[in-house]
Amino acid sequence: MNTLVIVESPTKAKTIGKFLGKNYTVESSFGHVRDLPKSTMGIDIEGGTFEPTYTVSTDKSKHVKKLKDLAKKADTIIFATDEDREGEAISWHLAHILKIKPEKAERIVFHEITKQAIEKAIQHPRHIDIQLVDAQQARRVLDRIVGYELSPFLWKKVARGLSAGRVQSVAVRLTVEREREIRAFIPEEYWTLEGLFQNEQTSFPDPLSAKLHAIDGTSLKKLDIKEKQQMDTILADLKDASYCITNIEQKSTKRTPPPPFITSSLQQAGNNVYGFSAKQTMRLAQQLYEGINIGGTDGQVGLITYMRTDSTNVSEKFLTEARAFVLNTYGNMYTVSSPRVYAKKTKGAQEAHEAIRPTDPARTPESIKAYLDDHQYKAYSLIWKRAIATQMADARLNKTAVDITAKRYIFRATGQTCTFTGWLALYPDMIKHEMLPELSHRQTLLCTALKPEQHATKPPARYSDATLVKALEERGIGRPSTYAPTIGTIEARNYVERLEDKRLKPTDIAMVVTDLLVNHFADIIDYDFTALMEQNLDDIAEGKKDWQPIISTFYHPFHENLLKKETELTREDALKIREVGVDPKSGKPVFARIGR
DNA sequence: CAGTGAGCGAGCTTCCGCTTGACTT
Repeated sequence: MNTLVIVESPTKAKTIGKFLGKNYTVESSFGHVRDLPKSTMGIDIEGGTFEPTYTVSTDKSKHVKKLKDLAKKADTIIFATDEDREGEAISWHLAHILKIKPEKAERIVFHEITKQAIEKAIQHPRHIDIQLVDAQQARRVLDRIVGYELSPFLWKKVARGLSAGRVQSVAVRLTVEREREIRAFIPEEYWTLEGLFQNEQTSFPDPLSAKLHAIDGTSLKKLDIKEKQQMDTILADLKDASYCITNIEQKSTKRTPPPPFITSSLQQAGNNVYGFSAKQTMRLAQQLYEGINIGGTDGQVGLITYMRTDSTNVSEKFLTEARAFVLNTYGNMYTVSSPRVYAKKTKGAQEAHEAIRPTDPARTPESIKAYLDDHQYKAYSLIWKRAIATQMADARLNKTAVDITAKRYIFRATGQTCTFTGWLALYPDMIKHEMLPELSHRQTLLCTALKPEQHATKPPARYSDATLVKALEERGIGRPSTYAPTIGTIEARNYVERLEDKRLKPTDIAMVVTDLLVNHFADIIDYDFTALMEQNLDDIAEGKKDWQPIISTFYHPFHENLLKKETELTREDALKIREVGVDPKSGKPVFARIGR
C-alpha cells in the first residue's frame, strides 16, 4: 500500500514524511499549480459566464509531471494543502490535474505540524469544499479583471508599463496621502516647563525632576502653552513661590507580553529593531524555516515554524515545552498558571498555520549562535524571545506619581520600579527603573531651577516597510505572502522611491495615478473595497451566493464606467499640469507635466 | 542611386496569492 500525500511546501513535505513512515509518499505542489494565463484575460467575459481558463504555470510543468507519475503509483491520494481559501483551490486544481473528482477526493487539514496532529487529520478526511474553491475563484477573477482592465487604461492615459490593482493601488494611495499631509503640515510652537527640586535638609543624590502638569486644577494639554509670552508669565508668577508636595500616588500595574509573531508583526519588528526590509526579514525567516545545520546528527534542522501566517495560535506541544523550558531556566515564579493564548483575530485572517515560533524552545539563540550568521541570529532571537515570553509570567511594576504644588501650578514627577521582571527577563533593555527619592506628603521642596523649553509639532512620518505593512494589514488588504512583494512592486513601477532613511516617498507618477483612480474609479481604490469583497467571498464560501452573479454585478458597472472614462478623459486631463514652484529669475510660476 | 525620414502596424506592458529555486546584477 502506498499513499501519496500532497502539501504546499517542500519543507513541510519533508517533516511530515518523517512522521508518516514508508507507506506514505509526501510531496509538495510548490504552491499554486495552475493559474490564469499571463498574456490574455483568460476569463469568458463575452459569453457572460466569467468562466476562467486555467493553464499550468510554465515553472510548474516539470513538477506537475512528477506529481502525475507519483499519483499513478499510489493507491490513495490525500490532498493536504493549507486549510484556507487558496489551499482549498490548490487541492481542487491538483484534483483536476490528477483526474480525481473533487467530491471524491480525500482532503485532510491540520493547523500544526506535529505527529499527533497529522495522524489525527488522516483519521478524519473530508472532500474538497467546492464553495470555498468558488470563493477563491471569485477572488482570482475579480483581481484579474481589475488589474488587467485598469492597467491598460493607465497605459493609454498616463504612461506605458504602469499597473493598478486592488492591493498595490491602495498601498500607493496611502503613501500619496501621507506625502500630502507632510506637505500641508504647518509646525506649531509649544512650550514645556521642567522644574528641578531639592530637599531642604539633606539633599537628594540627584535633583528631582518634575514637569508642569496642571494649572488651576486643569491638566495641561500638549499645545496649551503656545508662546514664549505665556511661558514668561508663568515664570514670573513662580518667582518667589514655595513648593509643597500635595499628593503621592502609588499604583502597581502589570505588563503582559505581546502575542507571538505573525508575518506582519515579524516584518514590523525586523524593520523597527534591525532596519531589515520586509523582503530581507522574509528571506531570513525562510532560511530558518528550511533548516540550518546546527552540528547535531540530524543535519539540517528547521528552527522555526512556517513564516507566512496570520494566526497567533500555537500547538499544545509548544505550550508544554515552553513551560518546561521556563520552569527549568527561570523557576516556578516565572511560569504562567495556565497557558496564555491570544485570541484576537486580525482582519480577514484565515488562520491556516501556527504563529511563527521556534520549533524547540530549548534551542536558545545563544546555544546555536555559532551556526547562524549575524542576521539569522538576530531574526531567530526576535522570534524565540517573543514566543517564549508569551508563556512567562506578567511583569509587575510600581508606578509613583508625585504632585508638587506652587500657587496655581502643579508639577508632577513620575517614578517606576520593576518589582518582578517576569517575561521582561528576556528583554533587559525594556526594564526601566526610574527611582524617586524618599518623599512625604506635605513636604516642602526647594526649586533649584525652572527650565522652559520650546518645541515644534512634527509632521507625520513617511511610511517605512513596517508602517506600510501595518497600515495594509489593519485594513485587511493583502496577505502574509504578499506584503513584501507588494512593496517590491510599487518600487519596481516607480510609484515610490526609497529615501536614504529607507522610507518610501511617492513619485510624481504615483500622485497622478492616484488622483486619476480616486477621481474616476473611487470604489476600487476605496480603503473598504477589500473588506466588501471579503464579505461577498464569505457568502460564497457559506453557500449563500453563487460566485458568477457576484462577479457579474461588479463587472458591468465597472466596465461601463471604464469605457466612459476612456472617451471622456483625455491624456491632458489625466496628466493635468501642476504648479511645482516659482522660477527664481522671472518670479513666474513653473508648471510641470509628465511626458511620455 | 543611396541614404533618410515619415508613417504605419505589430507586439508588448498588467493583477493577487500560493510556493521555491534559477536566473542575473
